[in-house]
Amino acid sequence: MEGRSLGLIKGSWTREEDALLRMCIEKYGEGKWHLVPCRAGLRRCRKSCRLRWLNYLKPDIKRGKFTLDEADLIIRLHKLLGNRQEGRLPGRTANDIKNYWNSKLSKENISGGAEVRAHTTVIGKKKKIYRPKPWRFKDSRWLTGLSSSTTVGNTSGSGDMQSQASPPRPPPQDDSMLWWENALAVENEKAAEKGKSCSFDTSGEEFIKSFWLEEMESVKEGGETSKGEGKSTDCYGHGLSFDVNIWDILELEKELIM
DNA sequence: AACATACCCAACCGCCCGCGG
DNA sequence: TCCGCGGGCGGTTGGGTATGT
Repeated sequence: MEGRSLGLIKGSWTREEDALLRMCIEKYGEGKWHLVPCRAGLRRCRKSCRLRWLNYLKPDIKRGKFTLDEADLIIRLHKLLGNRQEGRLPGRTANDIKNYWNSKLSKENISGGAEVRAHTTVIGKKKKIYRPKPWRFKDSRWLTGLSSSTTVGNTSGSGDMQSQASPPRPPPQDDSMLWWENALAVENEKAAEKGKSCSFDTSGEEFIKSFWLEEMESVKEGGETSKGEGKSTDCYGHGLSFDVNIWDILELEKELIM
């Protein structure tokens, strides 16, 4: 065990150590963690340096409490992907998500859509937001349309989504659309701040549609991709960040439809 | 006010995986 | 093909803080 090597410091990091590590990463970049302690003049093991950087010092890390949107996303991704979803929320570290999941969400015994659907919660002082239902594609045209080449335009990033032919719209099932509207509004705002032209219809339809279409396209492009090694795709261009396995989703949605 | 309990979160540990020699 | 090494992940721990009694 590296941590048991003589002379290595364990425990909380000091500001001085943080500064040394930050300077080192800025100078040499991430990676080569075995060299970092030496380069930075730290008496820490490589793993400790890496964790400190990834979980705390990295510039784009979002700190503070998880929003309801984030919590809901975690639940949904966890249902779809299990623990693999960790680290896939923008700005949140795998450790953050893991801690959050272990300390909060797992205790709620969230095991199925029913619980999620039934769950209501409070944002801010009094406002109630209903958590969304798992997305169901009961209208088969959603699935068949997605898998065919019809109605599919270039959906990447800055999409002129509104002008494209739409698959049939699943009827709103409850106030969950509010949730999507909020989430998408926030993400569009972020994209705007970054100077991106990324913009989605706040109904969520366009976002989800493009997400699915891109997934299907990427699977098609992948060609030989077998189910076992399903293709994962990051959708950072959409503001929201997912790393999903299309086969997992298809399986899950199939179960929901049954 | 003091104590107990619950909760949060940074950090560590052990293991696994992928890659290169 | 095997082996060693580095990177990464999941589980767990422990200290600090918040909340309840």
